[in-house]
Amino acid sequence: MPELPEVETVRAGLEPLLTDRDIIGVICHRSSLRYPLPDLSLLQGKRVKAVRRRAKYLLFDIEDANTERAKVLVWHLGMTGQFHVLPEQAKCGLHEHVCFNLSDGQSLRYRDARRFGYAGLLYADKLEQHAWFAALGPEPLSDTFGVEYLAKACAGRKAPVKNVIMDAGIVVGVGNIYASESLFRAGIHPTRAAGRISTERLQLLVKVIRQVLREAIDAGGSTISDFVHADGKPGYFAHSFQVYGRQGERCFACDKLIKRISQAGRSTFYCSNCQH
DNA sequence: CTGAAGACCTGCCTGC
DNA sequence: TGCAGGCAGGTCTTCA
Repeated sequence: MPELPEVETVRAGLEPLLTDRDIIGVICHRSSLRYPLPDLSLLQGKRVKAVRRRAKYLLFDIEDANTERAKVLVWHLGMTGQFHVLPEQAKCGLHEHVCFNLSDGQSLRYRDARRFGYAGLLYADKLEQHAWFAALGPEPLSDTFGVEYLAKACAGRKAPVKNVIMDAGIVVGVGNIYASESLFRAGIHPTRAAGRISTERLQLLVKVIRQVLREAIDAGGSTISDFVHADGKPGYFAHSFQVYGRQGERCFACDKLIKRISQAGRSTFYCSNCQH
């Protein structure tokens, strides 16, 4: 389901519903998703202090009055993970794996049909050293992600530029949809070797990646099949796709047909006339 | 080292 | 109608 804009949208939706709420009960319907789940019963009686995001990970800051070492509940939505906030009485839905009952009578439910999602309960002061975070590249919307950085990361690399911008070790949050969309806007062919792109064009690529992600966040994410917000409302960025999912349709810019290829096992969409 | 491919899992759509 | 096959927003592991 989620790339960076979708996770950010989920975070923004959950923040007002969870901040300063106490978790009074945890019901776990299975012991593992992609990986074994941590002992979530440890969260009973604890308070959520903030809902943050790093890359595509949701971070729930947990306050523990009994110890000085704060913990963070880290949650990755995988492909189909969703969080919903419902009245506590609402019955358990299909593929609903975990339920957190809150002090205000609401409950936070995690649903995930494919179970590619995963979670961990980590010490806040050890977060950055954890394997999930240690090798992550910069946030695309931060100042660290600039043309100087990207040019260095791309130098000498023969891998297709699409694979490189999707590599979380280089820059986080650019998934399959926004990779195609960004390369279209930048006029760069997705199979072009990353190391063979001029600095001027990389400058444009940085600009459009930030632009595309920002616009998608402002639109509340993209809705494809099953992405919904905490309140069940859809995102609207899918209406703005220029190439993603449009193979065989006409390019809005030049009227040629949009193509689809497979790169690293993922579909890529592009216009062979507009992108070089 | 790099890059490609397979693995994880279920659901949905297409075409025969 | 039924069923096989392909495909899906992510990331980790394995292999060349």
